[in-house]
Amino acid sequence: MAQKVRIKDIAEKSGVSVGTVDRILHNRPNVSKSAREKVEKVLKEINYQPNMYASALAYNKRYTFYLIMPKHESEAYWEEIEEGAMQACEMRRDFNIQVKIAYYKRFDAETFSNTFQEVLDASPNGAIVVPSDIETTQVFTEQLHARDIPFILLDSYIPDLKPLTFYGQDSFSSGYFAAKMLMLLAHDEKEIMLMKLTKNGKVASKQQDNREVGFRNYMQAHYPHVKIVDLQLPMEEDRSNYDGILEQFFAEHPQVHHCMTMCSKAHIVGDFLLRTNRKDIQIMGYDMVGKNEACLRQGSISFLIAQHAYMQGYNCVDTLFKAIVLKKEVEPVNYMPIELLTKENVDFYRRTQL
Amino acid sequence: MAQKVRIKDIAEKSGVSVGTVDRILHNRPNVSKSAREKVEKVLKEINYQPNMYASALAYNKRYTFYLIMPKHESEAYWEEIEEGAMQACEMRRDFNIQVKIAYYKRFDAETFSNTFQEVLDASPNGAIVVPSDIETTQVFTEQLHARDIPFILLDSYIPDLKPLTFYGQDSFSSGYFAAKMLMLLAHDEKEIMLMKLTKNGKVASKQQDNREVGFRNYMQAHYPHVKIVDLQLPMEEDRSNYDGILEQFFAEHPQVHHCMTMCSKAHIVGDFLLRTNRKDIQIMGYDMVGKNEACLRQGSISFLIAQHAYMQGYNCVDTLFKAIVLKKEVEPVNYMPIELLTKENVDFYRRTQL
DNA sequence: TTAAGAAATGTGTTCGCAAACAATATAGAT
DNA sequence: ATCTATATTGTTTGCGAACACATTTCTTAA
Repeated sequence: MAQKVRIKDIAEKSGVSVGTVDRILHNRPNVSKSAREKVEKVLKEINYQPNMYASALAYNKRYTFYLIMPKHESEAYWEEIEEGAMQACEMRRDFNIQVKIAYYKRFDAETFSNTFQEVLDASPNGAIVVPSDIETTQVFTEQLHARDIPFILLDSYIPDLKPLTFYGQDSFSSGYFAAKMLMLLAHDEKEIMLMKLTKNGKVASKQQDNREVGFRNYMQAHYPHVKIVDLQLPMEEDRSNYDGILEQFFAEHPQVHHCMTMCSKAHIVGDFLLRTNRKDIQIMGYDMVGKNEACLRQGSISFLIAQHAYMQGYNCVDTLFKAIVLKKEVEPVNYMPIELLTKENVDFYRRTQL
Repeated sequence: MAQKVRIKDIAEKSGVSVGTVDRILHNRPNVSKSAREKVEKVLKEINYQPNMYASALAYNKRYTFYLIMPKHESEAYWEEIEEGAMQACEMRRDFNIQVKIAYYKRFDAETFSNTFQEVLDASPNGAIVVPSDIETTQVFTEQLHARDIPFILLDSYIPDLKPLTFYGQDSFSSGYFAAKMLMLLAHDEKEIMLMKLTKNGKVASKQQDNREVGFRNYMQAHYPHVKIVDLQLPMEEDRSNYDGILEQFFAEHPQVHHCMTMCSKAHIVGDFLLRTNRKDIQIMGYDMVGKNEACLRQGSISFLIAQHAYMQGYNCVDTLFKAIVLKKEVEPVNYMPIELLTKENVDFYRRTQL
């Protein structure tokens, strides 16, 4: 395609040396008006695109990015993000990219602050932040701004923090979409179950809350007469305990044949149905994690929505790379696709698109 | 992460010169057994990963890939593939990658042969081939094999040709999946319509035939009693003509409320419904092209299946690049995801995943 | 008019790798 | 033992860009 143009070519064409061209390209001082005009004229004619690999080689600089995220409590979502981030790092290895991960304890402002302070002390070239609550997070993102360290928000979007960009799923829309799809299965049912894993009566993430809002929003708008029955499973129980709760629920609600959950644990219900040989219940949930995938293939889960966590991690690192190393413009917001998985298309799901 | 290791480091560690290390790394001749042993010992200890950018810079070689595809008759699918391929080329510009496109006339063995001959004469470094019929195609792919030119099959998979890899959608499975989803909309209907655009009674591609096979397969297995009524629209008619045919069809089949099509022209029906103000018909079709997307958003099309044509084009070029330039192993078959798009999730669809 | 200082411009080295080139060591033939 | 021919090794150059350094040109004041 485009013929290769080097700095040397520009220099020859405009009758100056490569040094001068270099100074102009990088806005360095000590360039005469006449030289600048000559070079800029040539630059306008030809489409110079620097060879970024030669550039990276000559820079010979190391870049360190920090990923600040909750310590995952067996949640596959965070692991996937981590894997994606490390993979992106590996892909850009020859640019001297380094990704370090700094964990904090979920919902614990103190560990968040400590972790973030460590990151600041390391003065990285860029950061990826899974936010804690707004106030706690803002204290630190403002310091990042003060030090001119670009950062990406991951998972939850807080525009006020003025991040370089955001990666994550639109939780509201995904819940809204989920309701639409679930109601295709449950078209004339009068009651559906909404299962959630709770700890002290609260679900594990803001995302899940937002999905529920979207879900209920759709239901209210399109199926206001359908009753949504909540079922709470306490987090960190063992399976036998869940069995009892589920057993009781289905005994008490014989008219419920559909179960929705906003978390990644649909397989708890799926497994229960399989073991108790119930065939008249359909489940929809989130996340293509191993256990859910197995249930989907067996048929004990009908629908899953993929979060593309791996791609989120990958894209965050790659976007930092593009913005900081290649100095390219990036999209200010990046919502991940909301993808429906069923037994029939799950074989073609790809955690990574490349 | 991994500490940077250069050829020079290996040379120093093993007490030989960089020339010798280079010879061993590239399996060049003239290396003594003792030198080989010393270097291989060091290689085993450290994990040497060549800097591919420095390598590409030093190679200073141009690579030309040919994309052999049908001349698109206003089919957005082929345009998307082309755009994706050019984008991949652009992304790898600094590796001196060049992608040229050679068109042939669809279903015309002669233009295929002529085009292919031109490509052979240009002796490219790699090729992407959208196959014509097996026999015609094989004549040429065998010549590619004879000349050690790797090639990728795009769109239809013919394992016998022994391509480097394949990119495309599993048409059967996508039709199968489509049937499942359509029947969620049409759950207790007794009759559905299958619309196809035909030319001399034949549809435009093998893909569409295969989708139909998958579709009918699902219907036979799960809804054997549902009647599938064919409606053929002759290709290259003007809109008013289609209107007449559709008008007549719906008049004659008042009990049909669902329309499936395997081609990318669902919007023909969608627009008709909109103009004639029919609200009791639901349509499902293929391809996220502009007109379909508009209908989807308006609600005149209920479901679309995305083909990810852009990604197919992109991935083909990028895979050739990885295989030929970086000499990496590649997956032998690559099916694209089968993704359901609705009004509720279409905002989050991305033609490109990066 | 000229010297000093600043501004402008040009040159050379470096990054890691590939490959041409130069130099040395070894084997075989006489 | 000597001379090739060949196998083996080491050194140098170039890829394109960045930047330190060297050189030239231009100002300005004495």
